[in-house]
Amino acid sequence: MNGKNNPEWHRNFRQRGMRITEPRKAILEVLNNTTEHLSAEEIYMSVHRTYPNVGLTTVYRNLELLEEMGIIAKFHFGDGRSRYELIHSPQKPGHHHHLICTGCKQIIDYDDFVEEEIELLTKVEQALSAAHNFQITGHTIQFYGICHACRGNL
Amino acid sequence: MNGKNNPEWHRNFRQRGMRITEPRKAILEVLNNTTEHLSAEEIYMSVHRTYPNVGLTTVYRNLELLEEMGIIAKFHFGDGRSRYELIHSPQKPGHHHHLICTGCKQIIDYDDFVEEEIELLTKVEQALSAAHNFQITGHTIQFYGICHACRGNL
DNA sequence: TCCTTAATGAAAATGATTTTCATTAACAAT
DNA sequence: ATTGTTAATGAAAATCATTTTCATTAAGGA
Ligand SMILES: [Mn+2]
Ligand SMILES: [Mn+2]
Ligand SMILES: [Zn+2]
Ligand SMILES: [Zn+2]
Repeated sequence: MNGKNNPEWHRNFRQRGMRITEPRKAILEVLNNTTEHLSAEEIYMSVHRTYPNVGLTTVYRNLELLEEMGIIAKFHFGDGRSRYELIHSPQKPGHHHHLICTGCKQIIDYDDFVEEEIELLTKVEQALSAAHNFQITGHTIQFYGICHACRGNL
Repeated sequence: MNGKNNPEWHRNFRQRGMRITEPRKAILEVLNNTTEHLSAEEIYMSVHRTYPNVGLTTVYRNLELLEEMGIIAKFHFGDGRSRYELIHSPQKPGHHHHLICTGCKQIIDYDDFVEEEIELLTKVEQALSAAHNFQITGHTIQFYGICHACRGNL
């Protein structure tokens, strides 16, 4: 729960001429303390408990900003809303990918084989950069399937 | 341009008790003749030229259906609308992945290293299935970056 | 040709995200 | 500590993709 006072964020913010506000600290705090992949509205509701006067609009605005700054990642898991995750968080494995249950929509972080995946990705990235004259900045890997519980309910 | 009369689709449709209609043939025809990843509205506009009385709602409904049938794939590339692609098309490489320019939003199909990617994915899928008791049915791999043209405009 | 009902199209509804605009508050300068 | 500048905010309205509703049409088996 020291997330909101992380000096690196402060530095990052101030460098850009951005101010450190209550809503911003609150949003980072929420993301810092969850293992989930929250939507804007979920983050809003969570922030709202402690700061009832923070608006949903502000949450959206700051999520966009934090993504641009490379502090959070935005995902589309196919349920029609964007979901966000702190890139460096005590609650998460390091670099990981996602397993999505198309039944119950749960999202599982995994890092099995991530080293090997990264190794191949690095190779592919180099090849693609050369072949398509394209500078790669990131990737998304997601597996879709049915979790154990959902398989039971068929 | 024989897409719309593909006997396999016909069989597929009839098996499900589904009727073969003009809008359906038109949508498949459009997807069969493009190398792009069209949105529902883009497909609608294209269909509209030949069949001005086909509505956008019908396009949405049939895209959903075709996806369930495994005939087309639906993607989220981050521009706020879903995009669709025929899974087997004369206009496309076989199994491929995507390279997305965050500048101009263009999408490049690639199949360099796809065999190796698939090989690793298969391995990862098996491990994940076992470790998380999860039955994997599909995956998404996307690379994000900046294309040559967009790099020039910085 | 007739009948059943799957499929359609127009319009309205929904739901996530963005825009507008008047007000507030962060923080650098005093 | 006080003040001034302007980045940031919140409420409400607007936007935009997608879905729902419902009356009408037409595929295709009988
Ligand atoms: Mn995650
Ligand atoms: Mn493609
Ligand atoms: Zn599940
Ligand atoms: Zn580009």
